[in-house]
Amino acid sequence: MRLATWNVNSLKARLPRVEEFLGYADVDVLCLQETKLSEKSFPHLTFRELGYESVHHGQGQWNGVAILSRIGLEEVHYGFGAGVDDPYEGDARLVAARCGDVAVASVYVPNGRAVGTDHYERKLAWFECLAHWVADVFTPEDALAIMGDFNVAPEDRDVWDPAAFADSTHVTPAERAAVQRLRDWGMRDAFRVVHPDDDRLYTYWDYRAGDFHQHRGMRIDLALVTEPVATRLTWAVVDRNARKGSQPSDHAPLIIDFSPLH
DNA sequence: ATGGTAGCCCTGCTA
Repeated sequence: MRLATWNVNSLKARLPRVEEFLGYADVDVLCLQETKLSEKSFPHLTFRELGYESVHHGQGQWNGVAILSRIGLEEVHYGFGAGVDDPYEGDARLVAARCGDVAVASVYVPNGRAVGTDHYERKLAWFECLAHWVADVFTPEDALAIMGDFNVAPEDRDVWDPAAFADSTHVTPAERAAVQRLRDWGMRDAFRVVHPDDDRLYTYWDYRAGDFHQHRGMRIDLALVTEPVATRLTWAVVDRNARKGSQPSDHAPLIIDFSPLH
């Protein structure tokens, strides 16, 4: 079983690169973030022709999350659902579905902009909603993968230079605690399960100032998996080649493999 | 050098 997640920074701009990726990566499920598409303009038929069903939670100009699957797509959740006081109400940042015998969520955590701003406080509140939603819908015994752009680097070794991020978002104790809370509930960082000691393997590089070529990146795209998946993990890799070439996203795909659950 | 790029859709905002 192969799952992947990729913040594409506009699916309209990135569709050729996504089609290319589906052609070589051989993924069963692909989570996308930042589609920046309305519901009606999502290219379901293009993906169908490539063998993938798709669900999309979009709003148009910003955000937008999707799941592509060639192993089934059922029990779809769009957002946190009714009765939740979503601090980013109106933003399309969560879609989930059951793909075969694994539950998959595609998440785009708010950026937070700057520490101390209202956006930052609402980012932390959004994480609280996510933790509640996960605990309401699933149990740690379920086979579950929450994949996406978490906009948090879990440890200092997950950024190119911790000193460059002093007083910045993505690395604060509160943001890291929000990710840790999901771990405490029963999830593991799949990349770290496979690569406990490997540093400088990032998923995001700013477009500006030649950051990619200088390898000034951050590991902020994560696959958090419950124990039934974690114990079966065989591989995890960042597809850095997808960050190269013509019109790349500023994020690279993260791919994980695990042996069948049954 | 104290900026830089890319995408939204047109103008400044978002990341």
